[in-house]
Amino acid sequence: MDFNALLRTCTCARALKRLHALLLVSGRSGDVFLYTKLVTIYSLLGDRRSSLLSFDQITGKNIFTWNSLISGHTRSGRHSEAVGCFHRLVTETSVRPDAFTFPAALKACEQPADARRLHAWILKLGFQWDLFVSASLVHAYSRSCLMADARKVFDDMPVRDLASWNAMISGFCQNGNAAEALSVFEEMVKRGVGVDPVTITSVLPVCPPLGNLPVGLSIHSHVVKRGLDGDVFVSNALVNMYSKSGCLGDARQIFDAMPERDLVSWNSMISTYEQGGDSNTAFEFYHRMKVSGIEPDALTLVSIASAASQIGDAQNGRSVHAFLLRRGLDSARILVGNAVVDMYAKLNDMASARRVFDGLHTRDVISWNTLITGYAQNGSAREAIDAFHALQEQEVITPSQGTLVAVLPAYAHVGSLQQGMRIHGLSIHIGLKSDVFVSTCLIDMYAKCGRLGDAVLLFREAPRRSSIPWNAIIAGHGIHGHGEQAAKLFREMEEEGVKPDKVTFISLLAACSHAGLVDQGQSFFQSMHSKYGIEPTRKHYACLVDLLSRAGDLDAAHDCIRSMPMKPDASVWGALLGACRIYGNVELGALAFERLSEIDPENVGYYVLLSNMYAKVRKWQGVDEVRSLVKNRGLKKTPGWTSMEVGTEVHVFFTGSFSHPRSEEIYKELRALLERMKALGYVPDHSFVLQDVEEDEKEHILQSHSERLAIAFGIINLPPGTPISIFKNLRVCGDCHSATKFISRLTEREIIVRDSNRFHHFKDGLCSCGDYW
DNA sequence: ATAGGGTTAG
Repeated sequence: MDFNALLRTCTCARALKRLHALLLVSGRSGDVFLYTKLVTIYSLLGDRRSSLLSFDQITGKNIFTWNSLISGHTRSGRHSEAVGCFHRLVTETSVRPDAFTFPAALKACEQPADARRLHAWILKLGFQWDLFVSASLVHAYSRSCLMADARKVFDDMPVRDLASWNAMISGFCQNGNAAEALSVFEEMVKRGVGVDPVTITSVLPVCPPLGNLPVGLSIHSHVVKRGLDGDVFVSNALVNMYSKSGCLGDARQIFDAMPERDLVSWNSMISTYEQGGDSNTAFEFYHRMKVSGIEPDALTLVSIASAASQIGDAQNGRSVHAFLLRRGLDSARILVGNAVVDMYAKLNDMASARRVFDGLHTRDVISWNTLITGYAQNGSAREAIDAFHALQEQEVITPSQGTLVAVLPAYAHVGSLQQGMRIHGLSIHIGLKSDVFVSTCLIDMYAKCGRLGDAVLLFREAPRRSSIPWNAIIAGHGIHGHGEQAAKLFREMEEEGVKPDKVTFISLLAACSHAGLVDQGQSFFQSMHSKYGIEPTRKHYACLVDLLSRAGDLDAAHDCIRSMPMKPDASVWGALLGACRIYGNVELGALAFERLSEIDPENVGYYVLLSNMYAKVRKWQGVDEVRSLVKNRGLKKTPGWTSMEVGTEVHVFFTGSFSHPRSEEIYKELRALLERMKALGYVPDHSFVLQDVEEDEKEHILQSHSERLAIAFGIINLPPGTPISIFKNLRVCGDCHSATKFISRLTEREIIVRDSNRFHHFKDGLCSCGDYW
């Protein structure tokens, strides 16, 4: 029987197994020639066990046998096994490696030490003059980031083929040394070595990170000149080069001109559109891809998941998830699981995000960062912090830049200075303190935790070439009411040649608004478009409306809303309603509320504002109506709470609660304070109580507001003269605001209250906001 | 009978 011919026809595992069984009984069991072929075919079919079994059955293994085994391991990604086999071969047998052995073993090298050890064997056995062996060595070194060694081997080669040159280029690329990669390419062209599709696909990806479009264009013309543009790999690389350089049109043109397209071509276009924020076109390409008969892979679905979350398309999102589960792609790659977690988080469905996260077989640092960011961006700072703590218990995973950027805003949000400082320490420890994003989050955290001075110090040390840290420090001055400082920083930013962006103007306008700098704010708003070419968004209009209306010019604010080129959203009407409450403008307030209840009917905050507005002008009927509206619609007032950090502990106080262990003393202190405050002229303002209760009950509610409990706790807990720093989850109550002024005078303490909007520094009976809030 | 270099990524 001609087993050799039969083996050649075996393309499926079952046929091969039958033949293998036949071999066992045919008297040719263990035949070197036939069984070596078995090793190869089993390994090609992915059957590691049978491949190893055949290998063991061979009597008199020769170098062909070993080469088959080593390359089989390598091909299947079992790199350390391949390297191990090589060592067994050279140390435990008398079989001599040949020129085929080294390329296969070198391909499996993952550690720098592996490459060096193999290099030593190559020298010992005299294979350094073999072209294939040296070229593989160049590549092994460059993959291990040992570019000096790679270069040395490369320079010593008497003859170099294209593959060696290509290996040098891709080595430099993978080590992030784009400039070197390019210079190797230029040398190739200069020396007339010639280029092939592999050269092009290796060198093109370095152009976008270098910002060097001209080189990209010249490579493109090279491609056309040499007629390489028919190669799918080359076209794909061109598409990516153009799309990453921001030339979407050119990318599209290349794609459209491609005679045939593969999975990568489609994936590239889909991810390009998705990253460019054009989710609809991404979906369109996804459908065209399926129509053209190409099956999506994990990467496709990563882009599609992200596209679905961008357009808030929960239905498509869920169907992407279902598709992934059906195809069994979720366990294949962490990448996909992370993308699905991210997708649900962006669709504001943290319960599903958590379920997918919990179900992941393995989690990497990105999985955790995605979860933490999801919680933080859905306003669940506590859960974000808990998730971060859970991550820290996983000793195998080291926090990354993304982790710090995810958790710092959560600490900033709850005003946890001590914990934030711990992260500052961690950032230094893991060498990320001069990362732009990390420093910006630290600046933001210090500012929001009341340490504007420290925020400024950090800002002065941070890299300041991009607008990002500037935006944070400007916003920081804004929430502390230092509008003039914010404007000064903006001018400094301009002088340093840093281009402001959309966020810069939001920070700046908010700062002007908090400080009552109406004229400056308006002129910044004007210059935003005329001088910087930035189109104002709804958020910018919201800031402007806030600025005008807070200053008392409610009509101008209303005109501003009417002049908006887009439909005003809740933040715009909310700003107006807030001001109507301050000035008691019932008509305009009712109008704003009407719009708000169309846009965001579930948000109780607006009902509270409306009720307070009626109370302000003593329209008790209005107050009653709002109260029953809240009741009828089944809405619950967001519970108010205030937190205070003492050392590493965080104390949380809820309005009217006795849950704190020192409640008795706290209420006693508050009663004593109230008498002394009244003697100084404090009159409780019951209009801030929304509940429908008797007058004396209203007084009791006011006196047990969470901010007061926290302040009283500070008074009895902290040594006299120490400032008291607290954080309130909602806006500070108006009556508490005036009470705090009295308390600061009576106790001769600085009291710093951060609320959901800004800072209030109380001192000697006055507040830094000048009651302008 | 056995071999080296390539494109997409949160």
